[in-house]
Amino acid sequence: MAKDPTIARAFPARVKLADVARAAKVSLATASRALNQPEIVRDTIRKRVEDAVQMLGYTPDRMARALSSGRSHIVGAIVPTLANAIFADGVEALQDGLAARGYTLLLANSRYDPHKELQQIRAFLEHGVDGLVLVGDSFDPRLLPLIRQHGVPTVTTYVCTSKNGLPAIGIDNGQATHKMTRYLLELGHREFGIIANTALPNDRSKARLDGMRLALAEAGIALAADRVVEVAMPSVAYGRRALGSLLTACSAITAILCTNDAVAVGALSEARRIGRSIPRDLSIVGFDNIEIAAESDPPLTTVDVPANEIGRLAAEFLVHAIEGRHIPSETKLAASLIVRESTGRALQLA
Amino acid sequence: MAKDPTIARAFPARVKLADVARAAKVSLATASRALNQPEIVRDTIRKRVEDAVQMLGYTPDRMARALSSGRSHIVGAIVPTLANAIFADGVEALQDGLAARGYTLLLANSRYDPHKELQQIRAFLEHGVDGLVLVGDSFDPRLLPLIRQHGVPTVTTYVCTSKNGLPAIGIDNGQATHKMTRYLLELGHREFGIIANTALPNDRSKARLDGMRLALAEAGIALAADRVVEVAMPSVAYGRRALGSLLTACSAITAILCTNDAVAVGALSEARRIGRSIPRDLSIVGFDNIEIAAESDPPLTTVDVPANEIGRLAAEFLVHAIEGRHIPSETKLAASLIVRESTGRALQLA
DNA sequence: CTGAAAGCGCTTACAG
DNA sequence: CTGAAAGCGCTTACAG
Repeated sequence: MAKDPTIARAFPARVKLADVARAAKVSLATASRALNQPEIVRDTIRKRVEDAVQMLGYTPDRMARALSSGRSHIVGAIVPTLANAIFADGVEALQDGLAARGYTLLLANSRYDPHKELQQIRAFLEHGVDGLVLVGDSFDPRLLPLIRQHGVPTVTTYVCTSKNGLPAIGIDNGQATHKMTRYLLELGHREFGIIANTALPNDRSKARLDGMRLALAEAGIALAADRVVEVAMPSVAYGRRALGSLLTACSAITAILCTNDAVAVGALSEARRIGRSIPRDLSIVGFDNIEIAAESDPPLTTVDVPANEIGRLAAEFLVHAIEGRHIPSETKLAASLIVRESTGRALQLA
Repeated sequence: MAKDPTIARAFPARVKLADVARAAKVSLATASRALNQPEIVRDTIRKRVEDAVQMLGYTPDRMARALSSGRSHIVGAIVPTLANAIFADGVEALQDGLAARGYTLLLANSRYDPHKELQQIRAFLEHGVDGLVLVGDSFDPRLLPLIRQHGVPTVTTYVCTSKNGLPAIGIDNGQATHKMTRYLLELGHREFGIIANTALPNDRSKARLDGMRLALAEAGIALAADRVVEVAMPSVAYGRRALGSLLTACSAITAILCTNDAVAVGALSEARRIGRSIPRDLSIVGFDNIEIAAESDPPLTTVDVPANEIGRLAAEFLVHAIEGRHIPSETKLAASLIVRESTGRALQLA
């Protein structure tokens, strides 16, 4: 009964390439070629196939195509979290770039957990991704061997060099904070505090912290341990709390360096709450230049991370790599200092 | 020469289930069952297969599995944009929930373009997704027939009812703004302005706008056309600009209702710039309760959208639907009024 | 330029 | 509980 062809089925059998071939009166092989390499098929025949596709509403089964061709046209990306706008923006640009080139994006977030990252990469590989986009340059030790074993083209992002040999597209985090720190030194600051989200594995933040330390060391400033507060997540709440302990530890601090904007905005808000005037009593800087940075009170001095450009280039380069083209191994984008109103000259001890 | 087995190959042939079967001295069928339905395989044999898997480092080819089983274990989601934290958070929770259940996420953003959305859904369907997550309830007219034709379980989010018959998981947008508007009416406001990001197709914002209008109408307040500014994107910049035109059109306005937080924060910032004291001269409210809302100056009164919960439930329900279980057709989550300091009693004309 | 056939790596009735 | 075989929907040498 269920086989009675006069009864409409809930899910009509999906039309397949064989149906198209039959309707166009060509072989399966020719139908396939007409779709994938139209230039090698005679015009009249190609037309017939195209008409049949149209008429039957054929949509190719990419899993089958992938299985036989070895190309899935899927790219996998894994970011620490989408809650950080810097990654959300990058992913958005990445997806746009991939879609424009006929690729679809498999996305996962690791929540800064290398093991979770590894698991997700495994899943991606099982799904036969053609390429992979990572963030940063520190991974579970099993990650890179796994990727190499599968021979999947991979790029990493938000850093501009990779000790792991992956093509990198991003900024020089250490150099950027070095520049930022020098800027504060030039404003006369000598008493620094740092809020760094380095409690969780995060090589970008570590590099930023190193850049700050280097600039201070060059200026002859040694940083006591209690001047650096490590927080786990780049959240406003953590920044707020960190400012408290920093000022408790050392009330002489006149400048607070943060490894990202969310934390800096939290610090700003807490400083205001306890009656510190910014930038008169205290200068605070962030990193990332996410939208919130321009809207805080006062607007935050920070470093711009070109997330859209990173995502855009990651898509472009990765697809090139998949197609066997050569791509640059280190792509360093500008990370400009954005001076707003959260920084000023150091309060002079009269 | 290239075939000389003593020469290490760049990409050793991937180990397949047949290799595992051979190593475990069982048939391909048994190896498959030992992995997928371990309970129906004798213990000793299952152990042998597991050992072989371990030894050879076998990872299943999910594309092949999908092709023969009809199950890809991939879910596709499409959101308007990740630049809006409300969607970034929802996607993050969705991905976590899917990963916990063995599913991988295919993600795309539509940038509020129904045609782009349709294209992406087509791509997802070609990739053989097992399920689909949408946002809202207004689509390209070809979208739903396409999904039905493929018989793919689908849920929609950020709304709690769907005229299209899709199971919906979200909030009642109109009811929430109705409540918010009533709150402002109770504070004595009679002169309203609205900034609505309804210039692009966005049924959530339209419902929010409708809720505001309804509450005002019930209070006997008719809204002149120039009291409503439509903006295209939920961005701070648009909000800033909109406030200007609103106050130019009608300087008597004492309360500004916005359909989202980013726009409200922009309005707040512009109001401050032109010297309006908030909430003394002007009350401003947003919608979404994203992180930025708590950090603006003053902190924004808004409506909380439980994005994490939406994403979490979408994952749970969609997987249930894929597994053939029944799921609720309307899941309405609470959208609480969050009263902060951007709202106060209406300025009395003495 | 076109077609017949093998094969991609699995799963799953069908027998036993 | 296990195995031999067909089949999922394509692509791609191999012949012609």
